[in-house]
Amino acid sequence: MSTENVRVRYAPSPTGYPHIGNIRTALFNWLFARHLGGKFIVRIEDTDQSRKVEGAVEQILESLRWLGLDWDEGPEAGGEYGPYFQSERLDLYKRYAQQLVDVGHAYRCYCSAERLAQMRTQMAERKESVRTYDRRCRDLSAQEQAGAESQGIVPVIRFKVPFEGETTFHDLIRGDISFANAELDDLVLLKSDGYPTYHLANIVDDHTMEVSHVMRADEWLSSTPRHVLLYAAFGWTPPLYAHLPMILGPDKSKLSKRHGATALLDYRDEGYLPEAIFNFLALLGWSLDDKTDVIGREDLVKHFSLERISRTAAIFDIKKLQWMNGFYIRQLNPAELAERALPCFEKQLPPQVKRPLDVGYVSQVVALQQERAKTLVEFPANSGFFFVDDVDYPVDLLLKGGMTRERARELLSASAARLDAVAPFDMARLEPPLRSLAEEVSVKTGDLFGLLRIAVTGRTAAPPLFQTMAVVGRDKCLRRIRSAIDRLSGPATP
RNA sequence: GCCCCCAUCGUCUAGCGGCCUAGGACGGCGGCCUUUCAAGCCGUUAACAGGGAUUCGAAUUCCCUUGGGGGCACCA
Repeated sequence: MSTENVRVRYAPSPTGYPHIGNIRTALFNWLFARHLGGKFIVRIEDTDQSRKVEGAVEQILESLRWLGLDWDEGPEAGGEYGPYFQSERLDLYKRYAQQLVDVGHAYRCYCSAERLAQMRTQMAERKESVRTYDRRCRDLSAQEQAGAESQGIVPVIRFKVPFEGETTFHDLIRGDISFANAELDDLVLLKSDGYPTYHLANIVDDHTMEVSHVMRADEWLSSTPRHVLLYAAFGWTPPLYAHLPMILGPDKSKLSKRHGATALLDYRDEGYLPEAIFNFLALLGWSLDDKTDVIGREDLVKHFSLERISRTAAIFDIKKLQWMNGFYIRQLNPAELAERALPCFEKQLPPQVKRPLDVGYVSQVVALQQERAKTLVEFPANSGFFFVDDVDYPVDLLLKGGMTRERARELLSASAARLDAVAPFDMARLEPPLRSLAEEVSVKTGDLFGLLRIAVTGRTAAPPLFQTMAVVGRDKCLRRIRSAIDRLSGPATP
């Protein structure tokens, strides 16, 4: 197959928000298409009316957009092979299902959902090894069919799986895989509501959309023989398969809601950068070599290959993502970073802080917090003191290391006097007078600076003191220092 | 229960018969730097699931066991 004919698809069902695992599948498909210059298609598999979730399609598209996974065909983009919503292709599936009935590869089944459910329960209770549909309707006579129809029973269409033999297919990642046909059941192709099942719709669409490679999660591996059989029944050539290793939660089970934040957009909301997620996800199940862990999208597109996809399921480790996100944050210049963190500031800073925020000021703040943050939301969370008028904190914080209230007051007063004379109020001019003060009154610089840090920021951990004071500004610094002195003069805390 | 897949440090992984006394990264731990917290730098911790077989030689090939995962819907 020539590479320009590579057509791959991401085919999510709108039954919820795409999580990390779904998106990793999309990412690999995208990388594969971009690497080979093929097409990346998005197809919405909305064939389950009962499970569809409002807004899910938009979440799916938004997830792709946020990561920068652009699609050549699909919703919004259109394309020659549309429509790209399966719910708009029902006639096609009906036609093909009927075609299979006509040639004897499929049949109408009148069994009720209740009977089927009961049958399954019984088989499980008896611990039977084969727990598939008993094929009661497989060879119904014309009279029996007519009888069922006259009772108003709406049938489903089932595929006739051979009783014997083996179905073998080649997986690009796992090699040849065989299943005994006897293990398979007569799966439903068309449901009684007229909608196709995944199996039928998937095959019909992949074929009619000329999909060349099916890259999907490992959980589909056991359905693949059914799909291969279906292709054969239609007389079509199946696509090439590549089953991707699953992404598991910390408890090693399939990723789901109960693992906490798994939806991709949750990570956006928690302040992760798309480039960090992109990089991290690409390395979950794929590697370039024995040492590369920071790798950008262009290099990923350049080097991506099926051969280097691992066969082992991967556990999603948030710690490494956090490190990587911090790394990408540190790569940004302050102006870019400020721009990207601005929405977090607008949203999280206390309401009394006047909006809109001054981007230039935010940029200065962000520059001081940059090497301390792992996520964007940490910026506003740790930077409130740069924006509010007054800071609040337990007065005891001013008395660390056995310092007396008297002593603390003296130091603060002396500091205020020195600071008052500093002009302009910048980092270079702030440091010398305070250092000499510490020396003159024989206090360790760490103790003096720590005291001032509490007074000015209300926190024990903050960016370097002089830079912080310079950004906070003379007026606020002095006011806060005087406020600290007042606190120390007040009644002793119980 | 049956079928399929998988199996290297806690985690992500490199390794595709000799380069492996198994490499990198995250995490952890220790140290340096230092006005706090970080960042950075240095060091350290820790793995080939077990057993057979093939071979001069096995993390790498084969078999079995064990373990883990996935599937067994008118859900995808």
